[in-house]
Amino acid sequence: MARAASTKGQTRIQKEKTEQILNAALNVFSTYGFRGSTIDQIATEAGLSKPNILYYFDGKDAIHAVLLARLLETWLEPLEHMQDSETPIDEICAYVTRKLEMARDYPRESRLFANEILQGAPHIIDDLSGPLRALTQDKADLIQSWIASGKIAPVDPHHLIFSIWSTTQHYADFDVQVNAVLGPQTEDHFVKAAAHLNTLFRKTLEP
Amino acid sequence: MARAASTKGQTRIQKEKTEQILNAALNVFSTYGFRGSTIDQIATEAGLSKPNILYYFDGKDAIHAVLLARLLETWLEPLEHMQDSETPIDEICAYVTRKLEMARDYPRESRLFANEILQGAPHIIDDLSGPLRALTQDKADLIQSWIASGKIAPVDPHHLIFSIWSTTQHYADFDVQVNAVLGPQTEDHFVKAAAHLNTLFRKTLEP
DNA sequence: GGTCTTCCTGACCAATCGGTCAAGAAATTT
DNA sequence: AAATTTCTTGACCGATTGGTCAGGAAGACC
Repeated sequence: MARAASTKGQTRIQKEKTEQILNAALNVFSTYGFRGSTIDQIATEAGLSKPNILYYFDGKDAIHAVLLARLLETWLEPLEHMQDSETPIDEICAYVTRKLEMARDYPRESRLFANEILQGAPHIIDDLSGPLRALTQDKADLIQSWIASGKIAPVDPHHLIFSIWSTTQHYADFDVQVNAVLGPQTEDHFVKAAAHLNTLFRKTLEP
Repeated sequence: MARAASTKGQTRIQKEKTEQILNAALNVFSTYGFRGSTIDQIATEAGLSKPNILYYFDGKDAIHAVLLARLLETWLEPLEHMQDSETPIDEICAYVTRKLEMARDYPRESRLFANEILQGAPHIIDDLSGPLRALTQDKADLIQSWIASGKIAPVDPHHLIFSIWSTTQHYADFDVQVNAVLGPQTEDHFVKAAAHLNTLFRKTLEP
């Protein structure tokens, strides 16, 4: 640990500065990836000096680790939330909508995750093979049970989940491309995206 | 230009070494992004000395620029290939299949592109707003005409294209996650993915 | 107001970064 | 085989990297 935060009690300044640094680091890491980011960049972005950053965190890796830990915590939550229902199509579409909202409201987190995966997920490979895999298998079983009872059309559950992840996160990760292709209109394309994805998965899942 | 390749004629060694360097650079850039990659890494990967790399290329940027130029050249081709047809659903599904094959056969190129976009597309933003946007608009119009004639179900053409891009490239860009979630089975998941995406888009497009 | 802890920074360090250059090694041409 | 061009590299350069440290500034507590 850094000199600060060695004890459990956090001072007012510690809480403030820590969040300030994490917020700046999220901006930098999500844009340039881990190796492409520098402590100086984070310091400038946070409006602090470099030694001050290192007063609150043990190093570049430590900051990155905290961000990834926070990310994983909130990232799995929407999928965990998907449960058995009498109207499974609505349940799945609700998950799609939720995922799209997260792409809209937390694009930096989405890009941080994308960067990590692109680079081979060196820091979170265990979380992927462990908790994420288990959770995904669990929900795939749930989807399979819906198929077995004829409530939704037969689909490969895992690949269905991949499709949901990719189509929704696309609007965060490839935001620049989306804007370039759709033009510099002020109109919020997330509205159209929501409608599109809703019909996409609804038609796919209708028995 | 670097000292070599100043004239148009390329010697045998120039051709060989240039390809050797570009291949190594593609490995490195596609994994770590532009800023996260170093010339030393590329040199080691290529089995050459750093000064030798700089004998053939003007610098890190020059290598990256060549890779991006090559990428864009081949990247738009499948979409350009989509044309009017009596069976538009087959036409679109053929495009999906083609795109998925590219994700399978050229994952490094896909990741190079993803990295560039994630970082804000600083080097290719003009290509996105120009050629890519024009081409996408053109194909969106084509899809719209299929809708107008009742050959396919009504969908937002642009967002349909986004869905095709994201679902297919997902298997290259998020390869690590896909493998972690599906488990270390040797089985080729691209086969199942192809079948899944085929039904996904076919059911979506059926009038 | 004094004491003690927390907070902050200028100066510094070794390692690495992108890139240069002179000079030798290897290929090619004559 | 000699001359000429092409190729290769060790040594080096200034800038930037992640990180340290001593000591001063600012809060917090009495």
